[in-house]
Amino acid sequence: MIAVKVSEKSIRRLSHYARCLRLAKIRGESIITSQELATNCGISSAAVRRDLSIYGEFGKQGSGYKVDDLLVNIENILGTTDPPSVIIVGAGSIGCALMISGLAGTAGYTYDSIFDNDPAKIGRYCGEKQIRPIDEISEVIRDKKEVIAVIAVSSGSGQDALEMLVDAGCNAILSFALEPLKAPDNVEVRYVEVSTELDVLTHSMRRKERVN
Amino acid sequence: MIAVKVSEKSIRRLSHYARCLRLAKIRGESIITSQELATNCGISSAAVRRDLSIYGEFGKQGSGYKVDDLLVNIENILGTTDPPSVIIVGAGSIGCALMISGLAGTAGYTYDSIFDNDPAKIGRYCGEKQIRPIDEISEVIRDKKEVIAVIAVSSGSGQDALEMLVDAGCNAILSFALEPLKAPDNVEVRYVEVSTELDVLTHSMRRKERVN
DNA sequence: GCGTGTGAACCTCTTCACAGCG
DNA sequence: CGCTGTGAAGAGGTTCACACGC
Repeated sequence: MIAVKVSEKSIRRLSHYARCLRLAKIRGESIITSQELATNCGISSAAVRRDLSIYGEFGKQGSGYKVDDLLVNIENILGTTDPPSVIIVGAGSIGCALMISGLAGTAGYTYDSIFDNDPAKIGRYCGEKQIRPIDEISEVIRDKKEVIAVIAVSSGSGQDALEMLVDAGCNAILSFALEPLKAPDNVEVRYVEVSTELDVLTHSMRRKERVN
Repeated sequence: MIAVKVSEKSIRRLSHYARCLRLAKIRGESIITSQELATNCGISSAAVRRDLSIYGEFGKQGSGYKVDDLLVNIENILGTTDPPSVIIVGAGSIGCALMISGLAGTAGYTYDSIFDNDPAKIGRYCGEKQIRPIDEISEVIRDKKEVIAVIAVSSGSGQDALEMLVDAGCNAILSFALEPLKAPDNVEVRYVEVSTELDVLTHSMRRKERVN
């Protein structure tokens, strides 16, 4: 596999293609065209072909792409063939909800464990997992060598959680915290920003009114 | 206010600036520079000035931007001066968690109500709100004229939920569902895609390994 | 004939660097 | 003098349209 530098937008789309392919597989389809993938993902077929051709020639002219093969190739590119463990930091409502709802339909991620610093919560169950004390994070991260951490702590504690994770060796974080977090360059932090999504929706809603 | 066509990325950043400004206001700061906003949001100061200059000349050369004024202006642009009501469809773990955790620190959004189609759940409390039967959605949407709906239903029911919302007149939707949804052109649908975020994180994590 | 892979044109967003104003 | 606002240059991503292979 040749390392190719590539935009995040393209990676996001690969993730979407993978999702479509899993669904196509379930439906029993063995061949899929760029047009079908495009319609399912809400983009143009040229964009799909461009994305895929960056990494290789996966398709067959005149027919399309083999569903199974393309999925394997994309998972290989994403590195999700054997997905890393995911841990949750913060057993509040959001953290527990994530744990309970699980990650079915994804590349095969599973929530490995959930942590909190509130002694009253330790040992209680979220779904099938017991909430663990936060000081056990570092040994968990050392055991699995690669871990993605989801930060779902209450407002204001996000930075503390991040620093604890980074110290323990974690370098991939998905934060539900409202505040922007500071992290070293070698640590990738992504955000789920419900309030920004609401702002974007409000903006487009209000803009439409003005136009009409 | 002149209507300006503008990219979604710029709107997202305006949302971030608004968040920084609210924090600056709480800290009691009255003036802020593009550089400070930039550092807080992890981008360049030129980008901040560019974003803001699209809509007007909000700053003072030599000093910076008045925190209060800039916040008012940005909220005016976003349309969040009086934010629309937000409703939640689906009182599963995610829906309830959102309702319970609320929207503090945002432009002032509040979750107005939560709906489910499971008779066993109707009337039970999520935080301070009772879960309402799904057929009451249309009257709620008619009462408030503008509503953003958050779809947090179980896998496979997302499209049904969307259609019900669209029929009731809702045109702004934030979906936590895994599957991509089809909607009419005049309806804006956005997604919270935890599984795609995990894929992006996995990709960058695995890529780093290869480089080292 | 059909659908992929891709050069080339196009378009959009970002960065640079500096004039101009307080 | 400091910081904004912005023309101009640059970088990056998308779309077009068609040659090529099945």
